[in-house]
Amino acid sequence: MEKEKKYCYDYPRPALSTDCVIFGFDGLALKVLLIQRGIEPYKGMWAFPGGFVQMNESTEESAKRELREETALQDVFIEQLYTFSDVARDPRGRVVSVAYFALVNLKEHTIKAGDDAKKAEWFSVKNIPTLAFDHEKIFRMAMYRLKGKIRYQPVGFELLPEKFTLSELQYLYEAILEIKLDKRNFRKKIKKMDLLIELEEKQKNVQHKAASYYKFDKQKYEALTSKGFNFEI
Amino acid sequence: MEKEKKYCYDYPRPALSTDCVIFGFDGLALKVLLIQRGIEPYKGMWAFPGGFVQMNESTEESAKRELREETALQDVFIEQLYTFSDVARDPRGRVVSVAYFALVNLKEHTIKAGDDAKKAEWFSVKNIPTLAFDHEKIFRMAMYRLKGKIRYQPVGFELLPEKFTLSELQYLYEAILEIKLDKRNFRKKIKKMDLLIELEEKQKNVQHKAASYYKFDKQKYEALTSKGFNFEI
DNA sequence: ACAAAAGTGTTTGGAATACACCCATGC
DNA sequence: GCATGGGTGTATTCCAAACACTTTTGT
Repeated sequence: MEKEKKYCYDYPRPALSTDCVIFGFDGLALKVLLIQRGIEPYKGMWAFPGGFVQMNESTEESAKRELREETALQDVFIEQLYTFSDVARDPRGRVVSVAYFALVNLKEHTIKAGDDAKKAEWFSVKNIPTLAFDHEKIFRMAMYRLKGKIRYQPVGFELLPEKFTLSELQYLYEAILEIKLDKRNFRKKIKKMDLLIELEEKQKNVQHKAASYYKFDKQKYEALTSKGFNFEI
Repeated sequence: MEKEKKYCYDYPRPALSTDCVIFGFDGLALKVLLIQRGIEPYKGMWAFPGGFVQMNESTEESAKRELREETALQDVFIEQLYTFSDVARDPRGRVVSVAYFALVNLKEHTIKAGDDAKKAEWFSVKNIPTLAFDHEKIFRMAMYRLKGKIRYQPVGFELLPEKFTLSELQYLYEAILEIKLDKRNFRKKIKKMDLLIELEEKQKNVQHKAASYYKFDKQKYEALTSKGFNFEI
């Protein structure tokens, strides 16, 4: 027997969902979190975590809820990416999706165990499987945005652990921008930003000269965030 | 008797609308098009043109439809701005709005005559009335985006007539960026972009040395648009 | 001693900025 | 002839890019 449809309107309405491109960095590669779909359509294929927007939450709250459900992380960087609304983007019917992208620190936190039906996995951005719906388009746009963003806003820190070496920071930039950077020039520019604090602590048990750890000056960062930045890599 | 509500769903859905921030330039001031609301809520107040998204159109098509209905312009620059989804942004109920911004050439085209109920008017961005809904927020974001955009993409041409003088172009940049620019440096940079074609024609009946008209090299522009730019004012 | 990454300066070219005067035109 | 905006060049400063060797550490 068919379930009763209880929510009725004078005019038809598209369904509204959010999808979340969650970027993480493990020290070597830039990754995104994908969910394997357990049901049709696109059963078995990978997609970004997402879901329908509830009536008592904004789309940003909806995206944060998805993020929490998939990663158990809170207080992460999240930003609206784009709204995808092609009439035929979802075979189930008209679904408009507001995509967000998030930056999380992959080393210090771990994702929730994949619950029964759906499997979650981090994929290197260099090696993404075929994605469900129009998620390839979402992915391309997210990569493009992240590349643009990191050039003039120090969002890299959102992806790194509390303390990190300058080389780790450089690897991150190289992974995002997909280019090789010059070590000396990179350090010069990072130092000029004046957002790093050098720690006493150094690497241990490494087979080479131990690198200093740095942390990131949250105070200065937040002072800048409110105004808008002006720095470039 | 209450009208029958014909469109029913298993779960509640927000209504989905688009709003369009239409920028124009009249040679002196940067303007936006506002509509005076004829009905409650916010009756009599000004707001950006907008409306509900239909089931057979994307949000971009919806925004273009609004634009056509208000300005009778086609083929104008339009870009998605942001999706506004605060739960309480519309007193009538849950309405999520995808905002777009458009750049039109105000001198060569005129807006449609205001039909019966609603009055449309261009307002200088320096002198905007109190706006309905959360449209002040939309406006601030649109201004911010336009300022950022014009620094590295030559979108200024979208706002100018076919032929224009270099001073007109400079006034436009100054109106958008809300700063004064140095004439010689501005011209140097514009020339370096190599997107302008100097015309034979000069100004007439001006009480000073006649300025050359320029037009804008659409071919080169489109070649660049496909790749992404790299120029700054 | 050697392998492996850390750390460090200088030079060069190009772009951004600051700045002032003569020119053509209409009245 | 004068008021008005059009049009032009140079000097300086700053930033970006290119580039190679010494240091420290563990094995």
